[in-house]
Amino acid sequence: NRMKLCLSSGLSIQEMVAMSPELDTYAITKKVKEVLTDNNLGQRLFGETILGLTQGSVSDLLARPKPWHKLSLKGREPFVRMQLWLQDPQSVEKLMHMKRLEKKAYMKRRLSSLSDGHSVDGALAGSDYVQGSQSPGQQQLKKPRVVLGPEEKEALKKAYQQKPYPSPKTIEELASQLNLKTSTVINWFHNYRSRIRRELFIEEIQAAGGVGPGSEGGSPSLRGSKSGEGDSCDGTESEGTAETRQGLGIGLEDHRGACKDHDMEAESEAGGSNSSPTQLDCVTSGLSGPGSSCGQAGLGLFSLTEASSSSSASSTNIPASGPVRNPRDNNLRKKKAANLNNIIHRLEKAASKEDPSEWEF
DNA sequence: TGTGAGTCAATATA
DNA sequence: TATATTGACTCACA
Repeated sequence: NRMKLCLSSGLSIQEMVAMSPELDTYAITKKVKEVLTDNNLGQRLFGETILGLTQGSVSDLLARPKPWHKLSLKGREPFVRMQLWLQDPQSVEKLMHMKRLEKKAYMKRRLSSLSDGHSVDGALAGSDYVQGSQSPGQQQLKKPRVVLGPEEKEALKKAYQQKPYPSPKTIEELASQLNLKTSTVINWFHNYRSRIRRELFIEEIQAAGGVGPGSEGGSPSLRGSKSGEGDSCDGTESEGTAETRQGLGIGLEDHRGACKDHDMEAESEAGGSNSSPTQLDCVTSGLSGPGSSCGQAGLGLFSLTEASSSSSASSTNIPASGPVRNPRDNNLRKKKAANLNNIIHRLEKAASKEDPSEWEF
């Protein structure tokens, strides 16, 4: 209702986002998915007309919504738009109308292009020029997309397990050993960290409340989504602080600091970094065949994230070794491991600075 | 300068 | 064909 009020008062979307109460992003995306499927409406159309986003972004957003308190103002915008859309009684009708218009326009183009003698698809696809296939008039080249092979990904993941925040030197080495550009390696680490973090949001929610994406037990509670409150990876507090932490079933101590290295937890579980090979050459050596000690050391996080992403509906994380624990127990272990890794990370950072006054603890 | 957040868009997959 | 994945990019921030 407050949304409707804002809308009728002519506020901009940014102002509405700023004024918006806390929204249940999971409930919103769940409902949006439901409405889209029920009415046979595509993500592309929805994204372009309602959210101003591309299909890929919409897919990502619907599949892996971040909890409200983890979102920046900009990140909250699509959710506010979705909420408004859901509140609009004519929302579906309007989108259906758009769909019909698009179809009409497509048919029109197709008809005219057929009479011209070339296909619509070809005409549409011709807007982008990849190297080697550019149009005569436009010399601007488009870089071909880099597609990393499974071996390269494997090696990068192993490197990540050993060092989620590699030094420039390590990046250089990785790049040369894998025959990749350093920027590709840098990008890969950025993306991987970011995407793992997102998976962890979901895991935490599931561990804390047993609800969330994939669970059919009603809308994920905000308490559940707040479970990651202390997990601000940027080290900043979001608006929900003391009061939003109340009722958390998870200890928040040092959680913020743990963020950076929480992904190494599995490594710790697998026996700690000193007991396993951690050198770069181990990561890339022969792209580490199965059974090598490097492969073993790398199993931890890898299996954790793989498992979590492939079966997000299940809240059970199977540790790299040892018996299956209940999610809560596992969660506690994860957090302890994360704290440990945080300490290791800080020590490593400190070690790289000669002047003790620069050490950050 | 490095990082996280958000997004695009090419490509893979269902 | 629709949706999912993912490398690359921009921007803000410290």
